[in-house]
Amino acid sequence: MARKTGSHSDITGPKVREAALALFAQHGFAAVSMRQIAAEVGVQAGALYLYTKDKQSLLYDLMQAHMDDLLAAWEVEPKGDGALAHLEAFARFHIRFHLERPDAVFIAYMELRNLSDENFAAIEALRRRYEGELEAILRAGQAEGVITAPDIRLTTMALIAMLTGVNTWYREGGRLSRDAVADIYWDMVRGAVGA
Amino acid sequence: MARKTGSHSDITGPKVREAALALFAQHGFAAVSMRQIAAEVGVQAGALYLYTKDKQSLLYDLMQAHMDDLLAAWEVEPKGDGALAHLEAFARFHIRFHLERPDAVFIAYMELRNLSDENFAAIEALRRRYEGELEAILRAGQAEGVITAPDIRLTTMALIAMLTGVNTWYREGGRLSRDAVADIYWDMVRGAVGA
DNA sequence: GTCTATAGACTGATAGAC
DNA sequence: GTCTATCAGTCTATAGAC
Repeated sequence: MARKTGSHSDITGPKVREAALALFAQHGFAAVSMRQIAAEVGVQAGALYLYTKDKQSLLYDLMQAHMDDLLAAWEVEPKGDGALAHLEAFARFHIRFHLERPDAVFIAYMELRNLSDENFAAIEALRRRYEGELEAILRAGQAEGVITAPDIRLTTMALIAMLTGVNTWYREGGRLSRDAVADIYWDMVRGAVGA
Repeated sequence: MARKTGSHSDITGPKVREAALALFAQHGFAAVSMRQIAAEVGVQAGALYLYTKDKQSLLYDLMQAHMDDLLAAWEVEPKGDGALAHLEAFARFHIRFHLERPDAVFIAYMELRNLSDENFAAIEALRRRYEGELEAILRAGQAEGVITAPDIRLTTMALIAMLTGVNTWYREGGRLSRDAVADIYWDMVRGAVGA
């Protein structure tokens, strides 16, 4: 398993994605140059093309990895029994997961228009699958009679917007802990669906 | 009041802002060139600088005009009697106002990071003033005992995120009218604050 | 008020040396 | 695997003609 001197592919690859994530989140995809990313990693611009086909693919890979993480994490999240427990699990999971990776979340929401058409469609499909998870919970809750919602699809979108909104104002070390925030948001979610 | 041939300052100025608004919303501030804006208006790139100091000011002017419109429109909005009527008026106003100008809303949320520090501070101050309007309503509602909210500031942010979220999915001519959407969202707002 | 022309700098991506 | 050098194109903003 000896490795050539100067061979850092297993280190540089992740570093490229990390640097791109941070820079895209801060300045926006279009405003960041490949040279900036390279400088952050500590290589020359040309070297980046060993790790990504082009700038567009770099963005797409970041967004896809984020959505995959999200779906995989929700899949293994403990959900409790009954639709109401499911809903609570979803609300707390969503806030926790999103607060843990603000840069990726920011990019996933803000840079959709910088994706090529086919890349956009792929990310959009993953997003819909995630929304579908909440939608299914709400439908189950309605079937069980534990929630009231005149339009499930609309309630789905409203709740996700509300929960994701935490990322726009929450600051680490602020007035409230993540758990305290989640408690209050869960109360609001419950109220919004008449539970 | 005779006007020189070729003098279109009163027409071209607004057209520049309209074109910039549409293009920034579609492609993002950093991805749009002054040449693109000029082409949309029907002039050469150099002529744009008769109407804006630079690209940054163009963005700032659009965002400031949007926030000024928002605050002015809310100021003259009929609000009814009591905190609960106020809250309903705010929810319906917010949805209606934001759905009427999706491009400006999109830019006001997505392009904050492309503002210079002082321009950012100015826009942020206007945004806080708008948030303060809802916050005051919620505090009044709590004082009247008609709503329940463990943390007013947090409820403010949650409700604004939820209401603004309509813009991300609403499509003209879709399944629901604006009024029907507003009805359902008002129900959710009321539930979220325990009214 | 708008044009053309241009400055000076930056862009994404590639080729070839090591 | 990374570097240097470079291509061909883009960018914002300005100067000066009309």
